[in-house]
Amino acid sequence: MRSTKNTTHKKVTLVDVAAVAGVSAITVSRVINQPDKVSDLLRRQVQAAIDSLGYIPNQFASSLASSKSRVIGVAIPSLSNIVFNDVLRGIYEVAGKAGYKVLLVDTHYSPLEEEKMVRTLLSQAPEAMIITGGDQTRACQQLLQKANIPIVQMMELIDQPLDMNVGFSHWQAGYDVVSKLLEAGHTRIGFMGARMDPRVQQRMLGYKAAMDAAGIDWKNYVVTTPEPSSIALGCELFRSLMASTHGAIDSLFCCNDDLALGALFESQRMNIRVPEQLSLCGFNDIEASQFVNPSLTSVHVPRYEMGVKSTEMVIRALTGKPIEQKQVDIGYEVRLRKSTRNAK
Amino acid sequence: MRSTKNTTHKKVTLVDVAAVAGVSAITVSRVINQPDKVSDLLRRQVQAAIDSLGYIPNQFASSLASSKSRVIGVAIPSLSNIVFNDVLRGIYEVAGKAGYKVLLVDTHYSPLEEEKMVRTLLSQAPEAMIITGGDQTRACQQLLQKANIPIVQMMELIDQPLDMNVGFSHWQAGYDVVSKLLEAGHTRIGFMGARMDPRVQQRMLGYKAAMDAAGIDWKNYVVTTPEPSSIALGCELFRSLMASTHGAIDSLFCCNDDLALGALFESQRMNIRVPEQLSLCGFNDIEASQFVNPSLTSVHVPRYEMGVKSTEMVIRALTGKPIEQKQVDIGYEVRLRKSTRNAK
DNA sequence: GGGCCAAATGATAGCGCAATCATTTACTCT
DNA sequence: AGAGTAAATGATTGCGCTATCATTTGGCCC
Repeated sequence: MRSTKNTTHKKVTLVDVAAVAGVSAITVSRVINQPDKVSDLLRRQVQAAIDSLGYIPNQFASSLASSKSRVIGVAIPSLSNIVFNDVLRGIYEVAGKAGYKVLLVDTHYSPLEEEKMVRTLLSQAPEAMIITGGDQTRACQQLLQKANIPIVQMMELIDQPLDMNVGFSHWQAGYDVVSKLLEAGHTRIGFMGARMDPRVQQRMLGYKAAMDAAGIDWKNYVVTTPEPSSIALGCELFRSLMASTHGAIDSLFCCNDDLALGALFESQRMNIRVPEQLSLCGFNDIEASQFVNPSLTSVHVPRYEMGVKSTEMVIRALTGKPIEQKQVDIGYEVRLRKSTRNAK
Repeated sequence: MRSTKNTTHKKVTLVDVAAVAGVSAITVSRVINQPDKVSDLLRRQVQAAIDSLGYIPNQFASSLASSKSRVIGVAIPSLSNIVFNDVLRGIYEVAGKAGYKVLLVDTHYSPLEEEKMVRTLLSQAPEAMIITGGDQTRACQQLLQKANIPIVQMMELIDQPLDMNVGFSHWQAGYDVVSKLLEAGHTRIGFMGARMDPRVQQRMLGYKAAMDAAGIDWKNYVVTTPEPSSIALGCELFRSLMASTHGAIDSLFCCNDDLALGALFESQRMNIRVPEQLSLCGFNDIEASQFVNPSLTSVHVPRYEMGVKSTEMVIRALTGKPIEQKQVDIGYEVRLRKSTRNAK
């Protein structure tokens, strides 16, 4: 009804284009992949043929012949966790500009699922991989090593990276938060954790280490759950923590901002004043945190930059450019806001 | 250092596996793709060879030979907008279970970029496509039609869908919100819009239609910007709206919850009481909305379900199952909360 | 003007797999 | 027991492209 020619539903191939343009197939291939190797005249001629036929190259044939997939495989533990939005934005941004496609999988925070997903990814022959954290199964790590491609493990600092590593120390961040609270005169510092993935564990270990260093017994101040984090869960956990501690805590460190916001909103309902009666600190510094009342103290993490850096590193590796350092500490920053007071 | 055999970095192919297993290549292929067509004995034998060699099939060769990519192309306008998290979760969930990979692109709310991205996607020979909305360029629509694969346009109801369509009427939702506010006795109803993508436009048109129907002049009550939405922007827009209207509005409909939360937080800072002095309504019903104080009236949208339904539909089409209806209205629900009062 | 080099273009082969059809084997039924 | 059938396995071929090498063309120099 619309286009005049090839309403026949046969796929248009390189050869068809070549025939129309009156050149050989390889010349068409060059027009697409290395345009400057073809004379202006032919290039225009071929381009016209491509346009008129609506030719779209078959990437499978191309990849099979060249063993270049132009794909970067990315594995993240959760699509719902907003934290990964920014990371992904950075990854897509850099990858797109450099002409790479991104194949994304969600591992649901499960190393076993991750292994399965990595298999899937590898069968797409990605030229590089960006994965989250360091808790892959042994088999998964072997698969990755054997793939012999640039790999970045991101989000946290790993002891023995498979290849490259971009992140920051969640342990240190947890330790720092507690140190600030201690400095501000708090002693009965609570901890709320959900999901308890390796990074949350590290934050908690940092909390515990700082408490231990200050000689404070944290045993009754900690509440955790393997459930996925949410504001609703923050409300719940806050209630149960207040019940179990009989309101004895003077401050609370939440493993992320969702929980902290939940705690904040619930404290308002419970008529517990923040920060007068309770200092509150989150983690990740999502946008809402600086706008709620009182604004929420949180640990700011350069997530977008982490995505950008990770992708830049694999692309540098792919293009043979030198990598300054295989492990990059992207840092973080504790942002003190109105939800924490100085208790001294 | 690790694995014993094939430390040589040659790729392991079907033929290698076949040789080790003592069968023909095609049998190995069958073990992978149609296991029940192979006897138990051989299947185990071949599986052992696969495992010992760490064989991973080359999807390019497979796709080229079978012209099946097992890929679903997905185009969304933004990776940062949380709204798409839930949609994507639904898509990945269903696609993954059915053995499809998802190739995701971000069109940055630009039809031109979308066209470019669709070209990229199509060169991956996706078996189906899920795209956002109906404002593709003419060229893009032609490309899609020519691809001759199942397509779902999601997020909104389209007049002339390219193929299938899953969404709801943003116009009607905007109209409904305003109707509820009118019913509650409000008359000076403001509107705040950001980004102004087609769906936001529809919500605004719904707002205007309802105002017109009530005989209320909305000209001075509307503030919009093409900037991307955020809580911070909500604060800003709210300030400028209050300045330009001299606080004359008695209620405010925001095109999404980010803006509404910004307005809410800013109103607290400006000592404007919500809902006593101003009723507030958002859109999308993100998690924070039901937990802020006062809780935020919003339009709840089944985003996850939209992703699920869209993916189910393309998969049904791919597997030749009947499609009940090509256009599915997934609905929405105005959830009245404490940020809106009854003013009668 | 012959020889030489670089740029432009082409011919051929093969990437790794699955579709197709052919062959073998095992088993049932009369 | 022989014919017939289904299940299991194999040989061949080609998917559409690019790597590789070969060939042609057009200058440029001495």
